[in-house]
Amino acid sequence: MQSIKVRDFSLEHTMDCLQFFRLTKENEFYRISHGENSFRVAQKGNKLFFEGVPAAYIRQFFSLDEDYKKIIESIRIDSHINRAIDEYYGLRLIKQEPWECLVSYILSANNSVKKVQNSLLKLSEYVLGAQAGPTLHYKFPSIGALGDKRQWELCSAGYRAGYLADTNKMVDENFLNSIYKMDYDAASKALRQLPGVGPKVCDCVLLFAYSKKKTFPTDTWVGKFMRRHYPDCKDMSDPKIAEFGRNYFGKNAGHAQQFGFYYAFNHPEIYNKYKRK
DNA sequence: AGACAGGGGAGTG
DNA sequence: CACTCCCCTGTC
Repeated sequence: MQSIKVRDFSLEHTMDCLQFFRLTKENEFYRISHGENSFRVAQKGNKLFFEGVPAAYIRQFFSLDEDYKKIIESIRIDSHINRAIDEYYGLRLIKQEPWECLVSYILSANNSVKKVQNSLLKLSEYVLGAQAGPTLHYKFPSIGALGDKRQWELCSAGYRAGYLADTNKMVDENFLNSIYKMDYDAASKALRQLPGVGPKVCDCVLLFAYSKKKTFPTDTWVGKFMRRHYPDCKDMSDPKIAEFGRNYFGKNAGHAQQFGFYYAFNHPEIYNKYKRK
């Protein structure tokens, strides 16, 4: 078992804040499946124990080499976001592979986290033909391998089955790689051509896969957080709040978004009053 | 611009 | 059993 030293990092918050779907708990370890890899990770104080992938992979996946203090400083701009940062300090944005991220978030539209995980799990049974067992751990199907609408229906994708099958046919590695080089507006425009990809799913992929950090994905919880604390947002639609968030929090708005999301999600009794009308 | 339908499972009572 | 909700998009 290898280990590395970490600081300004909370594995627990990073894993539990629902940015990433293919993980399970194994005692003190998190078992993570991502792309081709399956590995497990545990944190004890400032030590991160891991096995299944090299240290460089871990550093990249958890964004351990970015200047976290500086990023947090840039979004610590009011008492509301500060409260969320203080509660979940060490929450990092994971660097996901675009294809897996895109599929995961198309599935997430109007859906629950449990159901998304269940659909991703069933991929292994119906698409890969493997025995998935009780965990979520298998290689993610390659780009282009998920064009069968019927198989998506068997994976309980529901009405999203057609979107997923069609999106699969519309993308390839070149397309997905080309997004890295685009600025926010161009990248957003390109991704939203895909069926099942609206403003929110698009923003999630731009933030979680492409690290476009000014992105402020606004789902129901982020919407509630913003309507509760920011008077300007009170009557705004979710896409308007996304725009507000980008401007208000600036170049690292995506980090603020994840703190706000997790805070609201964990305090539903406070935030459920601030639903979108 | 704004309402609304759309798998189906989990949570609630 | 009935009902609501779900990190929402497409279509009217």
